[in-house]
Amino acid sequence: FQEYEKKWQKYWEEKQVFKVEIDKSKPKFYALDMFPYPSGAGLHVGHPLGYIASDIVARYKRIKGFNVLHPMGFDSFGLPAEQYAIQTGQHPAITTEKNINRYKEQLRNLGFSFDWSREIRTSNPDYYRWTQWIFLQLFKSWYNNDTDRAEPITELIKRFNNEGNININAACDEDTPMFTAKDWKEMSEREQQEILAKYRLTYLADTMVNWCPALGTVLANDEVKDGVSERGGHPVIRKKMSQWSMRITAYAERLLKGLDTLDWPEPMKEMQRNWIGKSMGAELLFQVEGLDVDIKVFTTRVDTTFGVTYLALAPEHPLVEQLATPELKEQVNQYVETAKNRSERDRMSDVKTISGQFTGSYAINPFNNERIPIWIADYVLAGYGTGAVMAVPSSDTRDYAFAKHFNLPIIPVQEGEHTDISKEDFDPKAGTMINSDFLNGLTVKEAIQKAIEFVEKKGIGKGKVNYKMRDAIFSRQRYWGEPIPIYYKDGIPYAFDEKDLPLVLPEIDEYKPTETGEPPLGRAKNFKTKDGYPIELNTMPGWAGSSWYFLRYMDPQNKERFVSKEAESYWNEVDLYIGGAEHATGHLLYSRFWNKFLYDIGYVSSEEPFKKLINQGMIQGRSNFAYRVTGTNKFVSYNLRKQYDTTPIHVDVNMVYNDVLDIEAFKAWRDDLKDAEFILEDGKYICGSEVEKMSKSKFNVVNPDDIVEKYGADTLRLYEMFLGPLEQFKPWNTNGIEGVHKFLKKLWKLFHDDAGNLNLSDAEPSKEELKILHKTIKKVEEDIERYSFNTSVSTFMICVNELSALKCNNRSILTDLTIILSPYAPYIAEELWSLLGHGTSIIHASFPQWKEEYITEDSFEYPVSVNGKMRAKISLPLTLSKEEIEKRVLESDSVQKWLDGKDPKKVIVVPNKIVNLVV
RNA sequence: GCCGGGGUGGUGGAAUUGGUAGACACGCAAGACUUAAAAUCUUGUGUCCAUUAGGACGUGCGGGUUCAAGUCCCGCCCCUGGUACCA
Repeated sequence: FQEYEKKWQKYWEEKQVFKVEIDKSKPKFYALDMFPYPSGAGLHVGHPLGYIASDIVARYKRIKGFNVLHPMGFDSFGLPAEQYAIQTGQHPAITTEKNINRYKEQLRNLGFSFDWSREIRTSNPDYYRWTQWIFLQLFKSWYNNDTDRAEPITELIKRFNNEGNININAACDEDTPMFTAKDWKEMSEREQQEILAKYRLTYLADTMVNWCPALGTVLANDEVKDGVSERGGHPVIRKKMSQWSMRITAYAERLLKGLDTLDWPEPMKEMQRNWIGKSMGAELLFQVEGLDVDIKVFTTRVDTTFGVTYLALAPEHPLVEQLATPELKEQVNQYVETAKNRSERDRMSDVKTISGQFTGSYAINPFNNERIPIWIADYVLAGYGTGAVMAVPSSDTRDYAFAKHFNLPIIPVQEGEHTDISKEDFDPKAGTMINSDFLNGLTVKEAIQKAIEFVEKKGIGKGKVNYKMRDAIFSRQRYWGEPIPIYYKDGIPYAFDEKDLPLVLPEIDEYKPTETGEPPLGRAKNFKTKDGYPIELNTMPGWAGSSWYFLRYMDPQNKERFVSKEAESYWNEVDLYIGGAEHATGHLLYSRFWNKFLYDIGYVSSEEPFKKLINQGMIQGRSNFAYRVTGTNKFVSYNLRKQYDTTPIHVDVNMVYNDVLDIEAFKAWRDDLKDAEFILEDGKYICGSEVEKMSKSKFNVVNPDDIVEKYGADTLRLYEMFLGPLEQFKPWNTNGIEGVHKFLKKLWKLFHDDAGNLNLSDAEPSKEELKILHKTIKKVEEDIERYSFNTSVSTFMICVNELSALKCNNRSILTDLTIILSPYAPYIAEELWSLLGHGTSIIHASFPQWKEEYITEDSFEYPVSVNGKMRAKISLPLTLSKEEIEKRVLESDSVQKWLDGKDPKKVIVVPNKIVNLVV
């Protein structure tokens, strides 16, 4: 394999074998992998898993006559390169280039059929010019809820001029004021731009952001996990900053609905649904006693309004100050301060402590005019709903706990299942209403309906849909990202002219933020437009470039458009997308958003970008341990370790084979182990093992290059598929690799003599050989079509075992076999194919059709069970009717023996499957 | 807590529609070839009883439906992924 892998790599490259062009005579297939971020560590055996699967599908589809787009590229803007640059002063572009080259070399060694002529890099100006272009389109668009799509902002301005915004139903900021055409015309330029910002799909606004001091940048919600940054695990605090945002919330409903049309794993769809977090409810106004203000609350349980015993406001709520009565002002201020200073993380990790503060003010329950106290409580979140809740302790566990803690009244409004507040499983979502005047006796569902009608009729609120999802923060205070094509005139942001793109990332001498706290781009000299206006210093987040790259692959060199109409309409959407599940609420959601937007403005023809998605599972590391007897330099073998007091130490997995330690290598590993002594079992040192994440520090990283060197790329590819279902998380374990390696050798030997010369028979293939071949074709085809790669490899092994038992070396069998093999083990398949005397390296022959006539026999062996127990096997012709089968089975001696002279009460015959007798 | 996914030999896993559970591979054991080893080949390998023939048990636990359950239903246990004071 060392020899012919090299040979074919060279051949494929020289002949550009996998280069693909639009070909309308063939159906298209777009097989895409999530492109990697080129990190300094290179690929480990886990990375190629998904690429192998998509490559198998790509090759299979080619053989089936599809024109296959199977590209690869690099998500080359990112944090690690920048952090490395800050430390070393080396330009991130240099590190990135170096890493990409290493990645490409490793990918090349694995024999993927990527069309490298379509390679893209997000950090390349020819690419990010179009990322900037899309940004500008978003800036120049607003979302019209009436037509349910994005429209040009120029249309909106026209309407403002004609009628103001009174009849406009748009996705816009909550605090957008109403104005007439006259008002609009009288506004200053600045005022108009501020209004437009409330409508634009990307806009500059003061927003509460997740600020990560250690990284010196803001993070999107999906980049924060448990109050710390996903990358690096640094603490994150909430801070108000002027930031660019993407109005993804405008698309919330469509992003949710679109999920139903997708062939994605259910958990993945569920994660996006949860993230979007749609809830239906109502907004309700509570008048404050003695003040001319209303408190707006959002509730999903408007039916329980008769049970409201207090209102609770988030500490950040704007009305807090106004509501605090003079006597309580000090306590209120103190409470608000403490709550604000508590980091998000504390607030989350400490959900059991109940805290709150009475404001001294009261509100009026609009349903029954009862007077209810207004509290401030940190269990109410400023960022969700209206930042205020109506508390119904009898129907909500949190309100209940709060009311108990502060001795507030509790009014039951439901009876039935789970409504008993003294019980542990208290969580009333069912039952009938009580103590609720006109709602009494209704079910929860009916009561909600009626209560909303009541609220709307009385004008004290309205039914409302609420989403958990927030707009996406789009500014990053970093160097190594796409510059935002915006300049400022009198502090007002304006879009770049599209003709001036790309706005190229300027050179700077250091990559840190400036002393004055400006983003790194603040260091750039003359970072101004040609008219001398200052340019935005923030850059785009990591997900910008990856949100549309699948479109650029269709037409990567186009200078006029991000993708030509022709290429876009031919390749359309991604037919198969393979990648990790960790992108559920990040990349996959943003890509769907941008694609829908581009669809709205007429640049792409499918609303959803990824028709079919598969999440490959992570390949974990399998760490090995040696057991040092505490205080000595003696190591005791795994099964004897209990007899000693030991400390396990990580052992480099490359020194361990089938859990047996290579003692010499171990001694040579580190200086302090030179004189190590060993307590062996059966003459061997057995290591312990544990499954952990693959990482350098755990000495469990397996480099694909090593495997390729020892066994070849074909073996590695087959083995990764053989390891188990693609979607599953599984530890890497080299133990079984010999099995697939042996299979390839066996196949090779089938058609070669001992001297290594091709040894083929040109005789007509026997019926038996054909049967094996076509059985394999049928099964392998079915398996690939349902993406079950592990079972299809097994099918292959059975095929070779059977052919080998027949000593089959038939040329025509080999030809067909090679075609089936090529998706899995491309090198060996191409080598065999060329040995057969076929000149080309792509196997153009179509996947041979399996034939029914080869797979059937003239008889079938029926398993026969009596009272559910298998008792006999009877061979019968296939052509028999149900009745005849029944008759022949009953007559047979072996069945008579089990029936013991009795007649069966019931006979069940399933043709081609089974016969069951009930006595 | 809530929402997903899962639990099958010594191990990774197979069983596609309710129809012979354990395919395929690893490991292990025995044998052939060899002076020997490696490689290769052959045979065996769920557990228990039995010399054999054969039998009993067996897919996390307890029930149920069915002629027939790894698969369907009810109630638990455990592992795992996501998510969370989301009103």
